[in-house]
Amino acid sequence: MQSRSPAPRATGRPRSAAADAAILEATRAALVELGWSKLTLGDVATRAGVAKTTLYRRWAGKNELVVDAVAELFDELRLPDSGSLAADIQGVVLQFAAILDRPEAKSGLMAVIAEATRDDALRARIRASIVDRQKRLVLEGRVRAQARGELPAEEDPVSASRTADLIFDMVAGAVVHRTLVSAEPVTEDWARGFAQILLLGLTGTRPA
Amino acid sequence: MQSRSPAPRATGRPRSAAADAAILEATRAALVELGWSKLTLGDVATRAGVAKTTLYRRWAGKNELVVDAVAELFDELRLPDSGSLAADIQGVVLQFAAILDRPEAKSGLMAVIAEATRDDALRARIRASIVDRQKRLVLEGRVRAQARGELPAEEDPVSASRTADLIFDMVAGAVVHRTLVSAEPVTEDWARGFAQILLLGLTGTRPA
Amino acid sequence: MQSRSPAPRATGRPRSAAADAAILEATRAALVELGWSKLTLGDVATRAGVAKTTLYRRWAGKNELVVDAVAELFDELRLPDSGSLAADIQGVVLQFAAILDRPEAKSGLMAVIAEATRDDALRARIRASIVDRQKRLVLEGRVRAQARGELPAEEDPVSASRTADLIFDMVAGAVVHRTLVSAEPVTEDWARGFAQILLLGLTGTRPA
Amino acid sequence: MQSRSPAPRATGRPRSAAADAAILEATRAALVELGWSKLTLGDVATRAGVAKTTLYRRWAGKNELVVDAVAELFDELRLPDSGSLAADIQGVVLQFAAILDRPEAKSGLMAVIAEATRDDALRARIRASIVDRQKRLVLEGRVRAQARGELPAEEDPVSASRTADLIFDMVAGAVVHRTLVSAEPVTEDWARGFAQILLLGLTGTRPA
DNA sequence: TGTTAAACGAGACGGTACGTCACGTCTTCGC
DNA sequence: GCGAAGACGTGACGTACCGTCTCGTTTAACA
Repeated sequence: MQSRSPAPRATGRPRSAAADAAILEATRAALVELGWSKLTLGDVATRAGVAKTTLYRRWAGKNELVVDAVAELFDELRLPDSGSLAADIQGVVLQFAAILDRPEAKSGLMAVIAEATRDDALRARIRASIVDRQKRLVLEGRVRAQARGELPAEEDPVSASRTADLIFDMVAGAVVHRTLVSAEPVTEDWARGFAQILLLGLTGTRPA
Repeated sequence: MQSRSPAPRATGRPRSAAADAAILEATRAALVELGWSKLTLGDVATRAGVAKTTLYRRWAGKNELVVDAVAELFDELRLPDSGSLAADIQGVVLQFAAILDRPEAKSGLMAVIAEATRDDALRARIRASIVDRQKRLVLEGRVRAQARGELPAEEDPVSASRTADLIFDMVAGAVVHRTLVSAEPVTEDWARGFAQILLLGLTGTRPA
Repeated sequence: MQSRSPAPRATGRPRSAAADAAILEATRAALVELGWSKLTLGDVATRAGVAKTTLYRRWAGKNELVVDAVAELFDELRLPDSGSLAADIQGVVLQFAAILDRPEAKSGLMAVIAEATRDDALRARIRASIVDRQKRLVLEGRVRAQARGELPAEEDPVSASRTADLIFDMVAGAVVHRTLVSAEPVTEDWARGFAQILLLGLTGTRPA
Repeated sequence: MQSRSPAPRATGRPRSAAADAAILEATRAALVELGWSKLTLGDVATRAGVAKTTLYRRWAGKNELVVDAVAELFDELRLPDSGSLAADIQGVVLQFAAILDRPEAKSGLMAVIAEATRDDALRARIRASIVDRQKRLVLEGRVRAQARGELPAEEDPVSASRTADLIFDMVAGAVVHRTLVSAEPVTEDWARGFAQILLLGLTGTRPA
């Protein structure tokens, strides 16, 4: 999760584990209060009760720090077992929207994505820490739907993976766009409508 | 489009019209070379051959300036008349992806969206300058598809508008997510796959 | 302050002369409120109800303007005829101190003198407008004292002039230093003490 | 002499002592080349090989910095032991004039005095750093003259102090006025003439 | 149990950019 | 055709953070 420790130190005082947690927590608090652009590392250090040097020893800069601080937020996403694929999708969409609605996620996530457009290492870090981590939800959902007989078994694994990516982009993209760009709330109705279109688009079958 | 002139000045030397264009162009050039976070207003002013004060006289800050500079990029979007709704959607998706792939759009757009999460005035500016401006494409597309008989006539105008918004979020969201977050290219195949799912989701009819 | 004459002449330039006075008066007012370093020509122009261009047409800059504005203050100095040289000196010292105590004089005079250390034209302007103009007081005083028999007639005109200059430096210097550097008030006692020392130093005679 | 550190810091990196000296030296160099009004703190910092922030950490602004830079110049003043009070006065006057003739003194001293007319803290700083520091010369001179029998012993300490102040104003004032306002050189003749008048004025006795 | 080497807090350092202000010049238009 | 209004290029201001660099001080693992 955090900045690489190049070699597991043999001697000397070990790094404080508590400091890491305090810094990430302070980062989220600062994101809530100040937003990305006014967040300063000096301020985060002060909030965490830690010296600026300690912070720089562990993270390379603001971007890396915020990615780690935000990534933790998405780990609480769970695929609900609601009995039908449509309801499962709707459930995940609502959970995702709820997280995205928290100011520490909003403010930080889009900013690091923006930065990542010019920084390959940062983009890789985002994918590893956030995106790929949550793609599990799409895979789990498919397995479950296939078990229920809502989706046919995949034959070609390549095309299966490609479709999974497409679905992920569609789900995540729509929610992000609705929340951050259109700045409209993701209501139950909206989520149901979205899930219907997606499901019908995938199977040609209108859910019950 | 640009910073409002609160009163159409009657007296004094009028503002240089050329300066506005030069500044916006310089802003885009700086976005290409430096990206959002390293772009400085001083540098933009220098590139535009303009004093920093002139720039500040017209825009309140980096955010406002970049919104205006980026907004112009999206005005070249055109709804292609390809004969079928599926092809029209695919065409718009590809155009949109092509614009988003340009570094001046990538780098700037996401950053101002991130900033807008904490700044209502900025969000309003983005909606007015970019989002609502392009929503026309969805509306045109629907009218044309209805004329072709591909979509039924809408009866309830409220639900029609709601559906249009949903479609807009889905299209824009998926392309943005694919391009910026997943950082994968929007190929013709991808666009065709997306258009198929969307269309099937909307009509229950698989395109020819 | 500015000339709002109810029936202004339509022809000629009735305003030009008034503008000069208004500007100098505004300069003094600004010196009182803001002091030299915070005085701006834009502000003076506004106070005088005049455009900045008008001001620049008549004065080369802040220095020149302030010299003229301050010079007028010293023209009210008069050599009192108090019956004795000692009393005359004391009277002039007190008058001079009273003028120097006014904020528009204090703040402006020393500043232009400071500037003049690097600007020969400015120094010349100060000498012509202020210093040499007031040297008349020393000369008048000497003539009057000689008429009264308090001072012997001068024989060598060169040494006479040299002595006059020395006296002028001593009087003006002591008052300026007392007022501005030591920042102590020039009281009647102080002025009497000073006059006594000076007179005794010049004549070897203690005044009655 | 310099910006007081309110507490002798116990922790953190200590301030560079070399920086202080470099800054003051650079300030004097800049005064020589540019004069007060064109001296900028950014330029001083560059000359001193120091960041602007370092400079601002130690001095509140241009005024305070220049006071300290100039004050050091006057520390080299020494009361010569020439055998007679008249010669001692003449010697100090010449030394003082020599310092005042240096452009870094001229240009800076009068400017800060001008500023001090509107800034009590600055005036206090000037008095502490420059004026009171040099008043020692008057006191030393009197003690020595009394030892020689040239001046009577003082009885009333209050009037003694008042007289010392008056003498200081007269000496410093005359030299400053001669040098900066009249802009005439302080020659040996002038200094002798001045010392004679002063001494005669004080004692009623013409020096040998 | 004492040594020792890294981590720690504090904060000064050289930098860069900020957004503002005043400068002195230049248009433009109205009286 | 002068003068008010005000935009312009220029350049310094003083501030805020950056990321790095000393300092003197813990502190845990090792010897």
